[in-house]
Amino acid sequence: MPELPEVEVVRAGLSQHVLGAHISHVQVLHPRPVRRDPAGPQGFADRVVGRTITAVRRRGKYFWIALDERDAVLAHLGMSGQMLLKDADAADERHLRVRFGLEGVTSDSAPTGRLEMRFVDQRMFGGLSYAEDGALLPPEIAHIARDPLDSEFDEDAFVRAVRRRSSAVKRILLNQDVVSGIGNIYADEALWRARIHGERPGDRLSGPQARELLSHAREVMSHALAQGGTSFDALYVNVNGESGYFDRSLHAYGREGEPCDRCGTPIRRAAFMNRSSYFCPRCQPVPRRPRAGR
DNA sequence: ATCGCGACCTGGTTGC
DNA sequence: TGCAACCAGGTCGCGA
Repeated sequence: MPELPEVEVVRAGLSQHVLGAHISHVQVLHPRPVRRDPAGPQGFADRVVGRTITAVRRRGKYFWIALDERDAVLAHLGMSGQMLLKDADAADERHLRVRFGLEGVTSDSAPTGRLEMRFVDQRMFGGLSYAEDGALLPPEIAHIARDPLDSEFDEDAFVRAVRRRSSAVKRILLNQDVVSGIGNIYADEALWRARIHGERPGDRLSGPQARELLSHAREVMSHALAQGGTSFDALYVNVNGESGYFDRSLHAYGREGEPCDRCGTPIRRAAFMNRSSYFCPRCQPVPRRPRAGR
């Protein structure tokens, strides 16, 4: 489940290997990953063929491959997406969805010199689309906030946004318009570290609490980034097909029934937003029911 | 404007 | 053993 650190690993890996590459051919093997592209699979392929990759950039969990420093291929890995660099002779992956033939670059991954960039995605929550004039920032994701690792991230604006909302603080953390890059795993980890229950309304947090929560999110993500992405999920691999390791650093996520690393109380799992939340019932007490009226 | 729910997907696991 | 139900979850569209 790629969140910000994993996506950054992919972005950096691509950036290292494909800058200057000429895209000689594009093959869309399944229509779903290009569903967001109004031009359809053929239209997508036609506009990408013949272009030169000039940069690979990222905002939150989106990244994009700049074409001639003007347009871009916008990408999201969803839950199970991978962007692999492979020798053209390598066997197709079971869930290969889009193939990009690259020329003019060499890599250890392609001893023959015929390199392919492959979008592989089992569950197909991810996708690619052509972003016109999107080289610097695709307009379709201009609404996404910066992430906590971004030097231009506005911390005060984040604190204000949290404290002005009545919805659950975990929901706010997952709202990419407020802060990007945080998914279910890192949200639970940041909340555990900050000793805050995810269902506490944002407007019931103090300024310092909101600020501390943010710094925990930043910490857990930069730790993961340093490790090369979390990915205890075997579906996630970095750009060269290599898995990262980080699972041992998780204190809450996926640890139902195991003792809290701080106090020993069994970690609990609860349904939240149609998914699971993991928390320590002692360190992160459930907020009292918000009273009606008054 | 803001909020919150459900749909979209596949494949591994669980339960009967 | 076989099959159905469930679960993972980021994003978006929609109704409230």
